[in-house]
Amino acid sequence: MSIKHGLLALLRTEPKYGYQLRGEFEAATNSTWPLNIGQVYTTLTRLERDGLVQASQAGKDDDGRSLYEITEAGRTELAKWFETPVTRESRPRDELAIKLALALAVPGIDVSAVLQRQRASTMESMQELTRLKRIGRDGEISWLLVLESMIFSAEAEIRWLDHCEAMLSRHRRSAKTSTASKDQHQPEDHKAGANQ
Amino acid sequence: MSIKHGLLALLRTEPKYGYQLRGEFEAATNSTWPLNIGQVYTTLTRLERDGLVQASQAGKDDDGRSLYEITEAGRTELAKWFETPVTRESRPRDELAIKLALALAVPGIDVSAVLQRQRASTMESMQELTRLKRIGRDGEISWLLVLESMIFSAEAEIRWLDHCEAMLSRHRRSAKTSTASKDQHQPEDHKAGANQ
DNA sequence: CGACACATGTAACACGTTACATGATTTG
DNA sequence: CAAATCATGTAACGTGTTACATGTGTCG
Repeated sequence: MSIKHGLLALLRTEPKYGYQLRGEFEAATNSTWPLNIGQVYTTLTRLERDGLVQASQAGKDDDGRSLYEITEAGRTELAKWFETPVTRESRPRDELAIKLALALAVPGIDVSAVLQRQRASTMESMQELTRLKRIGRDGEISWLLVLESMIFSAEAEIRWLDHCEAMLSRHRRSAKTSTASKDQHQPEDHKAGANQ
Repeated sequence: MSIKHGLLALLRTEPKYGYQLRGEFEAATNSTWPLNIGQVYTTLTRLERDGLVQASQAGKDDDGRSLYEITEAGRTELAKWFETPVTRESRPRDELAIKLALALAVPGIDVSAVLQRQRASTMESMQELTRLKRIGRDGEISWLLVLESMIFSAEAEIRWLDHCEAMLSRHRRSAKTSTASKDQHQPEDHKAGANQ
């Protein structure tokens, strides 16, 4: 629902047209999540269907571009969006957490390898993000905050992955004492420590 | 794509039936993202359509329950899932980041109020999560790791929100010098002069 | 018996996403 | 002129999600 409300927010002050909306959305979010132009129009159509926007009563642009404007219902919906916090429940499933949980839950998966590949990938992202921050021109403040949101989240992910690795080692050690090579083939391929 | 691959992972060892899959999925992820039973069947149907699972050749359960088994193509797909890290690009849009970015980008939004409501909400989540961890019975390790994933991420979110609040204060102070009391509607925003 | 959990589905819809069609305008 | 960009759409598909239909078995 991010696109839907994002477009509503951009229409808050004045009627705008498709390409303009995409441009301002990408400017605000630092092009972090590129917005396909086709999607702008499909979303606008659906917003119109739901009575949240309408074709501007002023008609078209001076250059013939189709303007959309927010309706009263749209303003209400937008206000509700800004008033309502984003909760854990309203978030999509965390694919990484699910992947790790299932890697642990079903037997025969090399969890350590999954962890290490993920860690390497996330570290790479982190370096790219900090590089972007370093060379960051100032100006738009939202620019920086979106970037830092990703940095904070990547940092947390690294910490969590390390934590998982530690837990896994402990878990394996304790399992080794109670289950002396019982059943199932646990690929005992533990190689922690060396990274970068 | 989490459900799709999650079910494939659960089918890795042996054929299973619908309710069993939901049960094991929720057991692994600590019921953090409840899985509607209807969704299990729609997902299974689509997985079958794509040739990743098939009705078990052993037929039905002793109790007449329909068993699904993973195919070779399914195993390949599953292996690819575990081998491929979750990247920033493969993640859904972060609704909170977008909300904040747009609250900053469009004029006339009370960003501080948004930040404070979000912070209160996230803190509440954090307390609930730590409470759950405190009373946590041990046993399943995936149980704990999913929970901690959310804790790490909530911590990062709090830190980011505080960071935003600080940035916002600085930003407002510097803006106050360049802009005399003038707000509400205005079409012009791209002020190049106001440094950072 | 009635309520409830188990068990398997189907239909319908919302949203995200991409591919494609169609023009106008600009620019090398 | 050709290519690229701007601009507006439509069609189609994939996934997530819920509501509903249907039947079996169990338990108070």
